Amino acid sequence: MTYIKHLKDHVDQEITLKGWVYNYRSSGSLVFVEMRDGTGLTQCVVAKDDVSEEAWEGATSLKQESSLEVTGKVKEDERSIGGYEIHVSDVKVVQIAENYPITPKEHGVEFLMNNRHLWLRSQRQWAAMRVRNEIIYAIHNFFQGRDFVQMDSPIFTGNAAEGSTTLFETDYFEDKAYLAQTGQLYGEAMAMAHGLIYTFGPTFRAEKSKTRRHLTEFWMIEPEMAYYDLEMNMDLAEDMIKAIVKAVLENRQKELEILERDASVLEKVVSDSFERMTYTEAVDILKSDETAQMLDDMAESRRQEKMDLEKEEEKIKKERGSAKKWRKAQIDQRIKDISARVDQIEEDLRNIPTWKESARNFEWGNDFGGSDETVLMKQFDVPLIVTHWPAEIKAFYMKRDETDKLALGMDILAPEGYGEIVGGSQREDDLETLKERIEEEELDQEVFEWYLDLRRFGSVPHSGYGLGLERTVSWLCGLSHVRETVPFPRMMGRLHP
RNA sequence: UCCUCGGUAGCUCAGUGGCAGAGCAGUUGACUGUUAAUCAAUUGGUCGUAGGUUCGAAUCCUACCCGGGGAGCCA
Repeated sequence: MTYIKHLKDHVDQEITLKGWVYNYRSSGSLVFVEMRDGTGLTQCVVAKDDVSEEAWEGATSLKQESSLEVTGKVKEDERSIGGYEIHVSDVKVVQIAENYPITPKEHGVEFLMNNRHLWLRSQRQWAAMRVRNEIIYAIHNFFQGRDFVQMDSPIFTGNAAEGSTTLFETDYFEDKAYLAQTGQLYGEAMAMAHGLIYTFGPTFRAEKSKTRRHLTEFWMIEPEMAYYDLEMNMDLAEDMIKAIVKAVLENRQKELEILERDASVLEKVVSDSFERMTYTEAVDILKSDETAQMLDDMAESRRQEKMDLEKEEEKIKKERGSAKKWRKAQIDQRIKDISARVDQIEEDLRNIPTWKESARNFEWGNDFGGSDETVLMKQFDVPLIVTHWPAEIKAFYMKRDETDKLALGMDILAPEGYGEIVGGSQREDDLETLKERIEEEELDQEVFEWYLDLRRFGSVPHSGYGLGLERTVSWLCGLSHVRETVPFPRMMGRLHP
C-alpha cells in the first residue's frame, strides 16, 4: 500500500492506494475519482478499456465517500490536483457509501457542526487538524529541548480555586468535585520538585460565552519555572511562540495554502521582536488622539469598501440575467459573499463609535474589554505583551511590584484580532503576603494550605503562564472561530456529536 | 443574563396577504480529459412549535423552542 503523500517517489510505477472517494465525475467510458487517503488528495482516472468488466462496474457505482482500493500507474499531470494522477488498472470497492450529506457545495454552520464527525474529512478541516498537530508537536519539542518535564495536573478538583469563573460541578462519590479551570497551582508544586515543568491538558469553564473565541472545554499548556522572574517568563513565552510559528511555516506549508492563510504575516512574527509595554502605556495608547484618528480612518475605509461592494453587486446582478449557468452560480456565490461582508461592515460601523468612546474614556484600573483589545491590536502586526497590571483586577497569587499597586502579570495578545493567547505572571512567593491576599479575596485559607506549604518549605521566586491551544490554532490557521480548531468542540449548546 | 439577526425540500436559499419555488444532492439516461464536469428527464414539503387576526397566512400579531453574531467573562 502506498500513501498519496508519497506519490512523487513512485512516478511511472504501479501502486495501490486505499482510501475514500472525495469527489466523483464520469464521462461516458471515463471515470474520474478524486481520492483521499488521509495523507492527501489525488485524481484516479479509470478508462473502460483499461480495466476488467468487474472493475468498471465497481468504478461506475462509486459515490462520494465510498471506500475503495485502486491499483494503477502514477503519472505526472499538470491538470490533476496535486500534480500527479493514477491511470487505473484495477478498482476494488470496499463499500459503496450511502448518500453523503456534505456535498461539494457550501453548507451552514449548524449543519456542519451536527455532522462534525464527517466534516472532519473535508479539506479545510483536515488542514486545520494537521496544523493543530504540528503546534502540539512543536510545543513538546520546544519544552523537551529545554529540559522541561511534562507533568499532569488533576482534572477533578475539590474546590473552586480562584473563585472568579463558573466551573462545572460533578458528583464525586457524594462529594462535590469541579472540573479544573487551570492546573497552575499544581504546576507550582511540580516546579518546586522538578524546576522546569509544563502541563498539557484539557481545562473547563462553565461560562455562558457564545463567541468565536470561547469553548467550554479547551486545551491549555502551562509551563511553570522555579527561579524565573517576570522578564524571563516573557522571554520564554516569546521564544515558544516563535518556535511554534516557525515549525508551522516550515512543515505545514501545504495546509496553510489549503486554509488560504497569508504566511507573510506569520513570517514577521518569527523574525521581529514582540511589542512589550506596561498596562499604563497601553492605556495611554487607547486614550490617544492617534487611536481616535485611526478609528475615524477605519470607519471611512469601511464606508468606502461598502460603496465599492454595492457597485460591484449592482454590476454583476445585471450580468446575471444573460449569464451561463456556471457563471450564474459564481455570481450568486459572490453576491452571498458581498452581502456577508456588507453585514460585517455595517456591524463595524455601528461598533466603531462605541469602540472610540470606550477607548477614549478608558479609566486606569479597569480590565480591557474585547473592543479595547481589538483597538490596541489594530496598531501592531506582531504579538503584544502587556505587563504590570492593576493588582485589583488580577488573581491573588500574582506577585506585586515595589509600589504594591501593580501585579507582575503578563498577557500576550495575538495580532489580527485573535485576542489573548497567553496569560501569566510571576507568582507571590512570600508566605505572609499570600495569606493576606487570600484573606482579602475572602477565599477559604484551609483549602489553600497545601499551596501555602510551597511558601513554607524553600520558597523561591517563580513564574509561569498558560497558552490557549485552540486560540493559537485559530490564529495560525486564520480561522474565524475556535470551533474549527479541535475535532469535537464543546461549547454552550453543543454536546453532540 | 442582555442586545441583534435568522429558522421554507437532504443542503444553500428565493418567495412580505391569493396555486409551495430555484440551484445543488438523489434517481434514470447521454457523453473518452473531467476539475463544484456538462446536458436531458425526474423524485422530494409538518414553511421551527403553539395560539391568534383574516374569506384566505410561509407572509401580519403573541408566546415559546432552536441556531448565528456580539456584550459580560476569559485562554
